[in-house]
Amino acid sequence: MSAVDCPVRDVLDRIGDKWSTLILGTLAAGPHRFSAVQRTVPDISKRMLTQTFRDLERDGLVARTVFPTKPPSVEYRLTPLGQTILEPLDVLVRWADRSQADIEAARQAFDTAS
Amino acid sequence: MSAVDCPVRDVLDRIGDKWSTLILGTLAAGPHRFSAVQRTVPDISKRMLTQTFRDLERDGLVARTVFPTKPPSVEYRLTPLGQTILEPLDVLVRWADRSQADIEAARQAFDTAS
DNA sequence: CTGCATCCCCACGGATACTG
DNA sequence: CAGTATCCGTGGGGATGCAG
Repeated sequence: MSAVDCPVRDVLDRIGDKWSTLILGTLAAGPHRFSAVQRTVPDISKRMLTQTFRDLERDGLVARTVFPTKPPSVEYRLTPLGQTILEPLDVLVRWADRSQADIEAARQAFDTAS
Repeated sequence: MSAVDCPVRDVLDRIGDKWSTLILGTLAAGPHRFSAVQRTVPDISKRMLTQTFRDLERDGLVARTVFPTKPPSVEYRLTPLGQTILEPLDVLVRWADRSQADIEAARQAFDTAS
């Protein structure tokens, strides 16, 4: 399809997926270990956490560091590139907060009208 | 789950879905008829176009006007609220464009390293 | 503690055909 | 032209168990 090679599509897919933004938001506060993120985002499964981390790492937004302790621990943190996405994300979040009431009102109007 | 009542989640889901942003982008240039949007976004099916329009309308981002011509024609246009989402969207698009090369490089590095 | 593999279900979305 | 209804395949993602 025509959108396959669109760079915006990649970003939208990542932003829009269920967990990426929550993880990025968590890491925005500083580096976290695997299990720390899992505690902060309680509903995510190990499987999806691993997979989302890998996607974020592959895109260069998150860096992964293994500490050869026993048992091993792994730390994830935002890369410089990852830091830069926080601002566009924040713009979106602020829009959502600002528009929340309007959207809710529109929905109720739409639902009662139908 | 804990994120169900999060207003940001609603927005992210809409932004992240396959067609909404393309439609919003089309309507940003002005009102369009159903088939006009379908021509601009070639890969979308009638089914998904209708459904996405309804979602956008329900959230108050898009307004739908039926002209009782024969055969009937329907026009879609951004609402004032819909206009306001263009800017956050644009911030995201500009980030995507700016970071495209970095992301691509990170992916290639990641893929060859594995 | 971290992460991979397997199984499995169900919602998303495409194709097609039909109505006003 | 615009929208609806039905069918159906694919894959996202949850649960669980095993490995390093």
